Amino acid sequence: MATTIKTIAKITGVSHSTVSRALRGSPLVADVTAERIRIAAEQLDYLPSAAARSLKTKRTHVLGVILSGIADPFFSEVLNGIEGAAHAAGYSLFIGSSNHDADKEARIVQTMLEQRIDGGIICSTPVSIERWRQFPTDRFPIVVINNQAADHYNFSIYHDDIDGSRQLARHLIELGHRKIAYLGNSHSGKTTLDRLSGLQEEMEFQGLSVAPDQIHHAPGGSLQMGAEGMNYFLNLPHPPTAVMCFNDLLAIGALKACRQAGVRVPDEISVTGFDNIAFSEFSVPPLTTLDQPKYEIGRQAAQLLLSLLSEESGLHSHTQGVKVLKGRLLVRATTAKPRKKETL
Amino acid sequence: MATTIKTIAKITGVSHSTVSRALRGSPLVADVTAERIRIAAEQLDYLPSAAARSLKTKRTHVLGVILSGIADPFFSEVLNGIEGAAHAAGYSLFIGSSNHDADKEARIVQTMLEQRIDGGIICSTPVSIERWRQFPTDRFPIVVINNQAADHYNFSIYHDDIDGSRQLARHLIELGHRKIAYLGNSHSGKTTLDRLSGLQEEMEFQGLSVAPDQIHHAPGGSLQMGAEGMNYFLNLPHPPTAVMCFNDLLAIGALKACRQAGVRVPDEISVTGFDNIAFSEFSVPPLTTLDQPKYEIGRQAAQLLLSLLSEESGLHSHTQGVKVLKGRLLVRATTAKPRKKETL
DNA sequence: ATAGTCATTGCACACGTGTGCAAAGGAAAA
DNA sequence: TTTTCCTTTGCACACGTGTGCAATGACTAT
Repeated sequence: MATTIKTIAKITGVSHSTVSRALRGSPLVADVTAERIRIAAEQLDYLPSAAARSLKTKRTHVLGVILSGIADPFFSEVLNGIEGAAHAAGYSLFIGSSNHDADKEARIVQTMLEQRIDGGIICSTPVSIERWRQFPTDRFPIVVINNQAADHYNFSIYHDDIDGSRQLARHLIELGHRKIAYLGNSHSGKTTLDRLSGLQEEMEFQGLSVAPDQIHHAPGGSLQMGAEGMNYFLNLPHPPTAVMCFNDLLAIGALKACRQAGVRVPDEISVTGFDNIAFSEFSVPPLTTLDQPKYEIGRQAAQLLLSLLSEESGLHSHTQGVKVLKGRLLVRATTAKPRKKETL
Repeated sequence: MATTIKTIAKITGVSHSTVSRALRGSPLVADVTAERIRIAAEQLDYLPSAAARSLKTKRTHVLGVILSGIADPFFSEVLNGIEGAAHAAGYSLFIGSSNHDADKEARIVQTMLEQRIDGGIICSTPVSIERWRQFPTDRFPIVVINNQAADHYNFSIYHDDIDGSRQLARHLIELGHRKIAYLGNSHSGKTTLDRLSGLQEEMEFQGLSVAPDQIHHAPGGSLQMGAEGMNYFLNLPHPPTAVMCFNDLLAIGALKACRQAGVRVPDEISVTGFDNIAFSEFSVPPLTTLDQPKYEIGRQAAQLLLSLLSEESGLHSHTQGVKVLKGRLLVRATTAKPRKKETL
């Protein structure tokens, strides 16, 4: 049995109320008494019970984070950003990986609500707002990173995927590419569509277009999927001269497929990624990609949530609801001018 | 304010005790009453308060997991294994990344103890047993994965690193290598020493040895460190013909350093990794490594902990304390016979 | 009809912490 | 000396859930 304030009370010869106040730093306790209590607490290795405290204060100082999984380095970086901001403010994280499984997601949300988390961050996974119905959303702040659900959430952090995708497309077009394909990830709702839109917008802006057979959606965003997806393009009667991939993992997988097929990158085909994960600098050739401010995205999401929490118990100085961050093009070595005969 | 059992009690016209019993499935409630209560609970979106429940039952159904970070895919796989087993048994995880920071680690442990986690898993990071002194260890089960601390913990899951390392060394020796170097990770206490020992044991077993200047410890286990570490070996007056790396990340980083230095792998130098992370199949060339049963390690650690928990509140059928798992050699394309002139 | 058995329910307390309120005591002011 | 004020402390209740025990009522056995 752990030591409680009652134990300390008995030993120091005061009431448990006084102990509680002393340890919380209340001014309603004589200095000498407080010091005596603190010493006793230290000596007894006292640690307050979070359960009892939150039961009384209605605050758990825990934030829930839902994401599809941590296998993708992109998410672990975002998570780092969230963790950094939360930790600095004295909050802990309760993390749930849904793995694209609706049942599991439901259980995660339920557990989080039972734990009475102070707020939630939904990271790039489509969680229906209906799941949170147990608690009125205005009393239970939720911040969404790259909202994938159809529902509208009041507070969110977006990465400007359309802009990022246009930067990549512009780079390819400037190199002389005219036949640019897109390898998407069907597991990722809105994000993959935005990135496709960015390509299409930039193409149309330059008077070009993306042929329907140059769009392929892989059933996931992993290395393996990237290899398989690239093979689809390579086997086309008229393969593209460049392939824009949904993310770096797909792109690195695609590079392997090219190598196995004997297609040289970037001489015969250009490939781009998205995210700029640590590995992309170490691929062969090093990957041209869009550097997303991953840590910053996570950090800002957490800070937005934290400011909502401090508002909640005070003035309602309406916080900015939606924040959009932009990434920047990072040209490495998987993009080059298309071979002459392929140039339109 | 969320609905509580008292709300339900008022509405259904019974006492809160009856509601509590009905929802917990106690046989002490008439079927009709129980059904009526269940319906009301459903309708009111009732979710029990984990804080109140655990305050009374002394069980939180939460397991703490401490690891150095989730950036390394090895850990995210182990974490998956832990999560799988815990989730199946109705337990949630409270995850803390220490990032090799002692202060942060202290805060993590403190928070976990305040949360009154039912048990803990320490994953490949040196956490002193002293940190848990607040609770007698026999009442507070802890399982350690690849113990890095000097302290002895009663329950642990080990990967047989010495065996794995010997497998890799044997493979290289059989190929004809005599001058094999080791690139370690000084942030990882016991593990890196074990892997070095494995190499040394196998070398001595074959009547060979590892020269002191052929041992280098990188200050971390990242891609970047791998590249820097490999440069050390390449700049040696007499470079090794093969380098065994602490893990796959270092190895992949090393591959890049070789490429930049114009040293061909595996023709001029062989490189091996450790772990078999997803990326290692996609490196250039694909990495020869030791396939560690990552998911299984995590799963078994969680199961060991869970069995300790069920013991705790019942019979003491002493559970097996230490479990050792072995990995298997995975030969890909970064290892080959040394060049003739280099052969001793 | 009476006693005994059993199913069902409510009362009351406990878990560990926080806090409004009153009480006690001492010091300062009148 | 009496009054007032302030400091310090304890009492008692609350948070939401679980459970031992007693009370109630119905049914069965004698």
